Amino acid sequence: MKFQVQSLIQTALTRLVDAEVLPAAANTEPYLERARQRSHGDFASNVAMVLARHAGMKPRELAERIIENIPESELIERVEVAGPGFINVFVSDFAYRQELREIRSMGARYGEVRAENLPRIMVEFVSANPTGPLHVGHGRGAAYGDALVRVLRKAGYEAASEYYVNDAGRQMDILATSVWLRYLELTGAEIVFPDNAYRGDYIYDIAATCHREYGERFVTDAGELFADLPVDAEARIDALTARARAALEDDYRVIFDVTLDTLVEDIRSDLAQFRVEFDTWFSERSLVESGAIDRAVAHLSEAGLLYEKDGALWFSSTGFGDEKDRVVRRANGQYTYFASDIAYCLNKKERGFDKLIYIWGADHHGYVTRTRAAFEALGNDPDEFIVLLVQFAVLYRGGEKVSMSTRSGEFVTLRELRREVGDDAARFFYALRKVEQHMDFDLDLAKSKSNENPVYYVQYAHARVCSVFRQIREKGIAHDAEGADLSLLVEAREQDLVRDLSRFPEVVEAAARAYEPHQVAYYLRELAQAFHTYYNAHPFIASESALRDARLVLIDAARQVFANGLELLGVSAPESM
RNA sequence: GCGCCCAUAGCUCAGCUGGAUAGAGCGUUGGCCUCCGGAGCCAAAGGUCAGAGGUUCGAAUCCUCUUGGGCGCGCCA
Repeated sequence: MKFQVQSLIQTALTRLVDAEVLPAAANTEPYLERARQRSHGDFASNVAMVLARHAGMKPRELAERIIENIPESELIERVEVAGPGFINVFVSDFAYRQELREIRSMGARYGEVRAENLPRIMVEFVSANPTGPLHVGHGRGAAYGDALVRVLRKAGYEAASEYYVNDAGRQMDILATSVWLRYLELTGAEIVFPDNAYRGDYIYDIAATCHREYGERFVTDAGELFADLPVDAEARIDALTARARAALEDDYRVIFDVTLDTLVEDIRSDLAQFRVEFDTWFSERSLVESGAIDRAVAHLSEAGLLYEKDGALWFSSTGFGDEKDRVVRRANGQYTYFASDIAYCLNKKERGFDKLIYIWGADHHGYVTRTRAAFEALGNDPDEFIVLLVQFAVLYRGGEKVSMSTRSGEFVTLRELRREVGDDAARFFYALRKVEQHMDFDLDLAKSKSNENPVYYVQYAHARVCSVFRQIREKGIAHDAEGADLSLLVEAREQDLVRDLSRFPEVVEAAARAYEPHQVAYYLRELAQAFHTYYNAHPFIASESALRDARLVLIDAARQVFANGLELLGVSAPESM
């Protein structure tokens, strides 16, 4: 509805440009917002105040000229100039009735925004190292990223979701070695398990799987394995992984892959149950093995952006605003993690994505500048490289901060959070905060099945409508939705509800543009309030048949919008609770 | 020391390219079912938008500085 009004005002601007009242530059999409107060109409535009200076006119005067040039439309009741030069638009009842019909006919598709020439977007998120289960911080990134992808798609963007699997590098080697050492313990070997190896229970589980599937195949002489190891802990673990490789030869890859597959599958199923699904799981190892890193480095080299110093290969990122240059290949000949990032970036562009969105934990913010520098150095527009940082979530239970230490025994994993508060509550709570805001996650509140919990407030609204329709069916009451006379919806609370319903496409569009799915959550809460208020004030079933038909169309439209909105957040819309 | 994020009601947070009288939930206080689900509704109280300057018709919003909190500054991943 807003978009239609917007285009009417735009037509007026075009006419004024043609009449040379306004400069050609003024012929843009006018800014239009929902009026905050009813007395200001339905929509308000500040376009006259913005353009007044360019036109050499007073704002109110220009506003009058714009209004004169707005085409006749049955959508508009009247248009007024107000205050310092606002253009206030009063939408006709006809327009609102038409919107209700629109919701009914579009169904699950209502809220979709038709848009053209939008960029293809790659949204990469979570991408946690597959070295263990996801924790609640990853959960926030997952809930946010998934909701963002859903919102972008609803708004007409072609958005792809991807999980970058860090399956190459030192940490994975340490992980595979950790599994092997536990496996050796299972086969009776006496070993000293290093402190800086992975010690989680899941390592035992994977080791047991290896033992079950492969028997004694990976057994080696432990005494030889631990002989003459370096004293330094980091050097020792690296020496162990090197010896594991040497001792196991081709079998090293078998253990490595069993470990990797097990952990990735664990993460995948955890996320899928959380209703977070990815289009693709992209392997870092595939970048290494396909030579993509060499290619990316060659790219930068040809551009003259690499140099050697102290035996290492450096990228001169300072030329792109970074505080210092970064190493891409160490003196020992190995590429850094950053080199993979550069290659990955290049790979995404080669797959045809115009815009790259990265969702990272706030602790990674130091990597933004250098990675954007690489993106730009590869010949791209830095504005197409977007990093959205997710701030930390702090859990509270009983008013006390929950320790996030892995050893404390307090729950830290996403799976535990999901089990404790439920997927719907967890997703809604995550969605209720904009990502750059630090988050206090109140477990007691999320768990409470009471009026304190905003999830139920919205879901309850949906369930209530479903319940009304169940009653209709049970009582055999006839309901003619198609023939309903919607002009009977004259109550103030009915009109408030219709107005809120008609905002849904605008909310989707705004949420997508700002990468802020939390706007959907707040909208749904406001809509639920309008619905509950209406529900309490007027009867549906008990009213006479013509009015009943109209009111049932209204609440059924509300049901549809609740369902569509909750879908965007990955929260279920129950028919009963 | 340098850099990024944040600061709005007692608490947790919204506030839409800067816009008209700054909003909501929880909590507090007082009300509402002979009726469709009380996980509901209505109402009241509650604010120097951290502080100080600046930009302009207009600032919670943009800029500068200060204060306070979170995080980051490896040839780690």
